[in-house]
Amino acid sequence: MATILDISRETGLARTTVAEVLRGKAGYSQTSREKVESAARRLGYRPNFLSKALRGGKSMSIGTIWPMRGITGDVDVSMKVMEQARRMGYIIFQDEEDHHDVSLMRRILNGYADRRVDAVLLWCSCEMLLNLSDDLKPFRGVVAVTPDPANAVRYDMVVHDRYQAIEETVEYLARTGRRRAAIVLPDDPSQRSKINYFLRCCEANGMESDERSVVDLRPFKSISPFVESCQLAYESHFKDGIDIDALFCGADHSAMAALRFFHDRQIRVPEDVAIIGWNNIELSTLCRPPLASIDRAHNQLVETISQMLFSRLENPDLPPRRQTVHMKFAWRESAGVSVEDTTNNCTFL
Amino acid sequence: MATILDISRETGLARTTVAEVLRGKAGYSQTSREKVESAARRLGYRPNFLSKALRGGKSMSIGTIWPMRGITGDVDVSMKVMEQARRMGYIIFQDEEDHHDVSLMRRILNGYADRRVDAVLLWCSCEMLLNLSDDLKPFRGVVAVTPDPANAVRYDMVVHDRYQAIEETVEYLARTGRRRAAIVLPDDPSQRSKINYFLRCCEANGMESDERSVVDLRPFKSISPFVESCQLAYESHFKDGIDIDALFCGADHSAMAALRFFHDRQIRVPEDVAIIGWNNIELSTLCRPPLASIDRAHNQLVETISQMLFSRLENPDLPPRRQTVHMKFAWRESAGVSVEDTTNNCTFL
DNA sequence: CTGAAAGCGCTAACAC
DNA sequence: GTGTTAGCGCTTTCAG
Repeated sequence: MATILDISRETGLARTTVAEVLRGKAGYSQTSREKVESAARRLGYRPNFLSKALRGGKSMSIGTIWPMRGITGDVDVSMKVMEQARRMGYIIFQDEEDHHDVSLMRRILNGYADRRVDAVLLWCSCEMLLNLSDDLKPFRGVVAVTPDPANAVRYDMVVHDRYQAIEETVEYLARTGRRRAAIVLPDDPSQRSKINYFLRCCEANGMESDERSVVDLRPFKSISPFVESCQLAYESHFKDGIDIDALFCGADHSAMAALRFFHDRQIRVPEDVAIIGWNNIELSTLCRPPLASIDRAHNQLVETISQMLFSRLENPDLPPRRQTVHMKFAWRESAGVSVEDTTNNCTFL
Repeated sequence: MATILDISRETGLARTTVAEVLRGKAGYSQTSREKVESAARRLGYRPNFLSKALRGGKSMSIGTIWPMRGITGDVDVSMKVMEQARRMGYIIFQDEEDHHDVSLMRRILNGYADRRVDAVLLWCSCEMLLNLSDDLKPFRGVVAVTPDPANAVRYDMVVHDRYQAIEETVEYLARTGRRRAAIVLPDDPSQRSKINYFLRCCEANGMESDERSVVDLRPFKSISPFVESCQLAYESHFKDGIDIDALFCGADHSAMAALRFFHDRQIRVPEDVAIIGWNNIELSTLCRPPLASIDRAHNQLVETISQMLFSRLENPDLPPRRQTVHMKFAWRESAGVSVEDTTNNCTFL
């Protein structure tokens, strides 16, 4: 590949001249400018990012740690940020982690540091973020997307809030006459705050809740694929009968498994049981009945992340910022009567 | 960040000694070795990949152009290759393209070349590959995954074959008494060979086929989200009645839209119409009835790609290789009687 | 506009 | 084992 030196030899101009013309510096004659540019084109000159970065400049690359394979559809967010990055001349290293394994997160971040990426974008809990603070030092910019807010964190943060959506959903269920709802999730520490919030909302809205209000996917998740583990969990949880009138599922996949489970047992949805999923995947419109869900507000999330990331890269000295993006209840028939039909008592729209 | 020079100063050993000890070269005393290692740990030394690569070594990075957001689920393949790469010390630049836009592909590849990636992995048609031959020159390794085989290509190639699966499926349909099948796809050039192959298989198996055997998604795809465009296409294509007994959909999403469409019109699946999707996504087991599909053999694809990619990186002088991975018909109830029940005449298992 | 020189971090060759 | 030297491609500075 051609270098600046090659162009310098080709044109007879000084190396410095060539370099500065190429970088668009003013003060050189039009003829030199043309000579340089035509030679660059002819030789197929492309600047070497490695040497620029080695000199202390930017590497024009960004590292991400992002859930790509999950059933949440968050891969769309990552890809849209990537497109944006490409437009700005950056290029993206992508990695994925279950954000529970600190040492693996650390290894990935070190790999990014070794390649001198300019910034990292990562999806992880605040707790994890604090554990990683040493490993995050090398980066000019750090943008973290987290499910929960936390004050101790000094990075740019986007809180992807789910609590408001839980509140909206439970209020809707109470308002439409449901008395007893259950939530479907693996009952592990990372989901516990979500579950607790759901239970508190139920209480606050005068609905029943007890230990049977959680359908725990954990025992089955390890032994089988996700939708199958849902079916096993429902069979086990409801083996003595269906004692609920609403089921709030932590994913559209588990909600679809629930639709199937209830259909096979002649339980009517939404008349007997309301079903609400999570993530609002495209297929939820095709369910019978169409599946209500929680929308992740991906467009807004992309917007917020991009704006934070690229402003940080332009100006590394900005103080840490924080913004919140709220997920939203997305009504469809599986939840019961439509939101519009309940407007007389509507508090959340 | 600490450099070799820092360690050299810290230990009083020569720069070369430090560098070679760190790279594990034999012939140095145990005491020097320990001094170097403890200093490296103490100072948090991490080698700078930029300077290594600048010297002509490997950058230990790989660029990919891969469909991440598609409904095929191919993101899983990319992520598994990425995990494998991480295990070998490589790190992955990820980008995505609709592989129709040559100039964009070119821009992405140039970006990779500017960062001196060691190899690229790309999903694209052979035709595109030939157009890109100049831009692929800078790379030590090129692994291309393509839907069609082509002889002119001199890169490592994995052909992700779909024709065998089409053959299996049409044979199965004929054997189970279907006389008239249609295929659902956008009828654009990139899909034309698939459609033609399907039509030829129908003929070869004594099934009817004509211009109405293609449900063209194209006119609707541009104006609405995918599943909605399917519904519009079905409404338009079948407005004068259902004249088929089998529907082969190019995606599980369009197949689910078909299930819904026929259900709403009291057409029974599979008794009146057999439905078969494509991609074998996890949710297909939850359909009513469970959706038959084409499995993309992702595990085998990952295996093949990884093996090719990493053997190429180890040995850039290997001759170009080619392997084929076949997609496979995955029977479920929506297709009709089970494959086992047709074994008396079974030619393809 | 030119030309020289230094440096980013690391590797490789060679004389001691 | 050590120390020196040169070079990967680019940027920056500074004297002409």
